[in-house]
Amino acid sequence: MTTRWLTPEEQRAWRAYIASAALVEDALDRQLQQEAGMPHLYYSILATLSEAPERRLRMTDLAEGLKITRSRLTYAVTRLEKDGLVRREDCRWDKRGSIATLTDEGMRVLERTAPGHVETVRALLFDRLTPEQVGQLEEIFTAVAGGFQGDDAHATAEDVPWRRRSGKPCS
Amino acid sequence: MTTRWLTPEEQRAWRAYIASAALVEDALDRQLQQEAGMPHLYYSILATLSEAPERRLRMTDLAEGLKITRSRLTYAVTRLEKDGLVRREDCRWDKRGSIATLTDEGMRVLERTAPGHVETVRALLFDRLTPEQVGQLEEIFTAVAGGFQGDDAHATAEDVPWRRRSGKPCS
DNA sequence: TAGGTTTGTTTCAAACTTGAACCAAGCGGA
DNA sequence: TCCGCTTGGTTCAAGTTTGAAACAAACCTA
Repeated sequence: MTTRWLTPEEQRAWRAYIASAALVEDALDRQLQQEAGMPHLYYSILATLSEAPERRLRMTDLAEGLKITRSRLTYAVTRLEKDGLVRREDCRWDKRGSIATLTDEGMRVLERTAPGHVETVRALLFDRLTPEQVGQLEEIFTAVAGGFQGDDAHATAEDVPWRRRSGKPCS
Repeated sequence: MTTRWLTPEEQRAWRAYIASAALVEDALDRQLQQEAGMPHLYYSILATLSEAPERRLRMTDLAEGLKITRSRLTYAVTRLEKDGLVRREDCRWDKRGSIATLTDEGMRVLERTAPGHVETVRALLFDRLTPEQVGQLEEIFTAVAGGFQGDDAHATAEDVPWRRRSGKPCS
């Protein structure tokens, strides 16, 4: 079957999106590197942990919630652990398991840097959009995220990133 | 001034966006790594060159068009040059300058892999959106990109990535 | 309950990115 | 013309990401 190239409109949308997505991520990385001494992903790890019950999560759940590979997470957590922001504990119910816990220090860093992060997100994105566009943005990317469901049978998107592996308790 | 946290709606939009953006980039990288043996950025370099007059661009123009650092580009072009897809030439008018040119081989790789890339873009994004949403997507990210104008006074987004540095000819 | 498969996590080397430092070559004015 | 400032590019070390092993524990199933 012959290629269905992008229409001019799709072309424009795609280029605007790709360029902006990269710019936003870069800006976020730089801002957080400045204020928190870590890239965006690492901040997200702390943030995700902070919302989890008891501020702890199994590595695999954390990786799935953040949609990153386990090996990437291993590296990141090792660094955060060195910095004292996260602690690794063994899972008592599953001896293979490893649990990442946000330390008090980690919580403090998060609380200290969150306002600046939110400001940046506003400056980069929401301040530039109308309220309708915010709604559209959500719908568009909820639809896009839907395309990845099959990949590894997750819960939808970010709603319950701390969902447990099986029904098994864990800590 | 006290932090303006994200509203629940903004929160949802932000999370859907962040997660999807990462997923899309990853999927793109994987697809292109498979089919073309290079990550998305490297493919974009070839694509940008292919649209430039004479398929050549000064390093800095290329970096600005792609919105990446010069050093990142240097590394990437070095690799692409090793693979024979791009060639470096000296700029005759400005002895500091270096010009990246797409080779015939590079053009062939691009032509061979473009259809698959477009398919992927459709599968990841456009197939999941209504025509109205495509328009909304463009408007949203054109607005977002607008926020970066001051950073280095570019032409808007991707429209003229091959624009010349000064008025000076170059090759 | 032994043996094979799956699951959770880490390890390792190779590739890539970052930011600061560096080196030329242009440029502008005293 | 000489000098200091800017611009175009590369280099280098440190940090990060990738994907393919490697491992170990848990889970079948015959």
